[in-house]
Amino acid sequence: MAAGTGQRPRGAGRAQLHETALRLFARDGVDGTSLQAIADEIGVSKAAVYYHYKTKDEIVLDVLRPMLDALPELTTRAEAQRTRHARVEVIITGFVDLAVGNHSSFVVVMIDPYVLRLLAKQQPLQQWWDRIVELVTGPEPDTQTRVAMLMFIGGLTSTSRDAWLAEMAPDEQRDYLLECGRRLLQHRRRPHAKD
Amino acid sequence: MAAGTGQRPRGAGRAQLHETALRLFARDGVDGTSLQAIADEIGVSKAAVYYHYKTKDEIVLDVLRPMLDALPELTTRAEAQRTRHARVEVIITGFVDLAVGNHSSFVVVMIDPYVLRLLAKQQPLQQWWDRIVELVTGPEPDTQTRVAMLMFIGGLTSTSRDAWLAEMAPDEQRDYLLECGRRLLQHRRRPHAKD
DNA sequence: GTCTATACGTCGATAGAC
DNA sequence: GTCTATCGACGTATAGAC
Repeated sequence: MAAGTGQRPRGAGRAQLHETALRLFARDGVDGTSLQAIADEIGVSKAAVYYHYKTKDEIVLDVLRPMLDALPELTTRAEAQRTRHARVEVIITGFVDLAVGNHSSFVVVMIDPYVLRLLAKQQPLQQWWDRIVELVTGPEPDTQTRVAMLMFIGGLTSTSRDAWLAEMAPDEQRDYLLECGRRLLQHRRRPHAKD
Repeated sequence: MAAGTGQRPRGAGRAQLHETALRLFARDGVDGTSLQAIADEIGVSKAAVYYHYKTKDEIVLDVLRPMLDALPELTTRAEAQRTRHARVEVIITGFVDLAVGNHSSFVVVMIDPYVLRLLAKQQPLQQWWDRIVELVTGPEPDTQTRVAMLMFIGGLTSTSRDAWLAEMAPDEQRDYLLECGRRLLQHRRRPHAKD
């Protein structure tokens, strides 16, 4: 404890550590990011990092906390909608906003093997995924929609790590990604294909 | 060299090593897979693994070789098509077949940070990606199609690691994924949306 | 082809000075 | 809050017996 208030200080040093760790996790993977590498990037020693966090797992979880909290919140918000169309629209816009608003967190949470192993032990991530699937497909098991949902989420992680897309203005990224989500998940059958 | 023929023997031991390494790479990431872990999985010692390969990088590249060769080949095949529609169709079916036919290789090549770092040094992967983009979007820079392409490829990697989808028959996986690709990339504007 | 043994660096994590 | 110094475990990679 640095301050006498009893509150978590959340100083500038901690914020910089937070930002640096997240950036390296997204670029090199958690397994590929040593605490030494994080410390070097900031310009301090490894022990200085350990002043803020007791373990590497604690860093990972703290850095990903906002994203990990946002995902169930989004699901709950979608479940409150009455029609399937509205639920899917909330899911699409919600995921796109999460991905665009925080590329690094989204990528790390979704595809990093270290994080997947960590969460498999700690939280019922599987149940959360089942909720999403039921939201989008409805009670009857629509396989095509389920596959499209998988592709949409996975595709968002891929676009989140693309350098070319990252240069685009966030609002513009958002529009293009929303269109992709609607093509995949709000599909209406066309009269008939031309080919 | 074990055999006197001068040819690479390609024995059963090497094949098992190949399969085991690929499976662990896909599950735990390359950084998260030690040579000790591979050796333990097979039931031999670490040194036995080093009999077949001099370095870890060599294992990674050898294991991913079929996929790394298939990607430019697919691109060349697509470029031979006359219409944009046909080129995109070759890209869609080609990528789906690659992903369905070899889930693990596809995932590792596409998203593993270790592999991305390795390839960044050795091969002009960037040029290959530019060829794909031009194939799909055509000469004029169509941003929406480009984003859809990113989402399609990324989505394939995500569906490749999904356990539920993996239980499905390959032909069935193929059909659902093809439909997703067509929704994203062979999009025709609908008369107008209902809502 | 596979083994044991080992070299040498880096890992996550801790102790104690300042 | 940050440092140096250090720990034990594990990483890649090698040497040499069988």
